[in-house]
Amino acid sequence: MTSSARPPGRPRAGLHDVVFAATLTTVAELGYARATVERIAAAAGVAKTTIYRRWPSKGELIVDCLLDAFGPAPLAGGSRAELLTAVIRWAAAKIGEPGVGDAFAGVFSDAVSDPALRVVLSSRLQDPYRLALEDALGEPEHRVLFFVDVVVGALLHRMGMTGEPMVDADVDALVEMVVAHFRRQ
Amino acid sequence: MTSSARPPGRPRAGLHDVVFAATLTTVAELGYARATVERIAAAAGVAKTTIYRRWPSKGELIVDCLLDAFGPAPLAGGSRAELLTAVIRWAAAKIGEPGVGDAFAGVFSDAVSDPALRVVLSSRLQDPYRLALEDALGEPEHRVLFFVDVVVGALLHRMGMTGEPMVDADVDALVEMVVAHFRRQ
DNA sequence: AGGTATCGAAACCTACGGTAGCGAAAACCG
DNA sequence: CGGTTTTCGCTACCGTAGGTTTCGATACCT
Repeated sequence: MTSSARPPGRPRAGLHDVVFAATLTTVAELGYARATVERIAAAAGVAKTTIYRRWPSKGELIVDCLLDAFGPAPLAGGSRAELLTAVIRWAAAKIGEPGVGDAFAGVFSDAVSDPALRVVLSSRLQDPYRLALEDALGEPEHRVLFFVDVVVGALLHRMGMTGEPMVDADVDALVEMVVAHFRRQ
Repeated sequence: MTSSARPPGRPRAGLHDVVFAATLTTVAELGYARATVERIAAAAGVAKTTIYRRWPSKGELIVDCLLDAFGPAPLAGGSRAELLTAVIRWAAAKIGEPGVGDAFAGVFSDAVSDPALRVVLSSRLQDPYRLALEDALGEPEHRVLFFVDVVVGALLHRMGMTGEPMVDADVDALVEMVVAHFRRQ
């Protein structure tokens, strides 16, 4: 196992996963603002101080939780249109999962007035997907950033305005519009 | 004048305009989260209690401030494509004004976890423009809502992720993409 | 001048993010 | 098995911000 390089001390196994799950369920139940670190800790069965020992702020906890929830983007082979379609549908589905959209919109809004958190959000969450998309699509950075703005922005705006994820018919329209626009090289 | 129906008491003339201006400059200087009601009141030269006498919450103050800042949408005559183009450029320019984008993104994110504020944001800020667009474009509600999600969502996402409004070249791309999509009835 | 309603100032409450200190628990090692 | 090391849980605490309450001062209208 990986126990050889492990320093002595009290166990820390599985703590991240428990906290991530507790974060999403708490956010799904109470919304982002009422999902306080204390409540998340209680839902995870750990102390608030334990969370602050692992993550430097609530924002970074949420970003890590989102990274865990999203996982790698589906960038397998296929035509350009198929790739774009798969990524948009994947983003829509993930943001529609309980707690994920709320957490995303919440940390996003916190980042608006917190430059340090904005750097974390941009570099840890957006950049990996952006780089992978640049590679998979052969598009320059500004085009991929525009793609992300349109897709994620629309999905989060719907979530924020209505409290519900975007319905399938509108995701279809989003796919059609974006794919048509990116067809022209 | 309108002084006939005015109840007695201390003057309240011009208070709204002063508070709106102070709100935008304070948000532009400090960002949404650090633009506290107390600081806004100080910038306006009024007491915090005065603001809470006029507006029930910080969120509603911001919504009223945004309504004042946006004003009526440009829906004058012209082709369908010209109308869409004008509205998108107008929204981009307004969101790019100092403080407006920050305030919009901030209140939007607050609304994510505050259902009461979400109702205010949706009914007072979004609905008037949505109804006017339905009328001007002859489109059903769900298509106009999709249009708003894409345009406003993309503009706010760019503002939130980078702290800067969307550059003209990307606004051009947004116009091109959206106009092409809505050309097909 | 007198009634009326607002304004300003200060104190106050609650909630939340984040920190400090300490004793206890658990893992590793000899 | 016993000691070492590290983390954990608990409690208390601080700063800040949204929002409320109270009360005296001020300005408008009749």
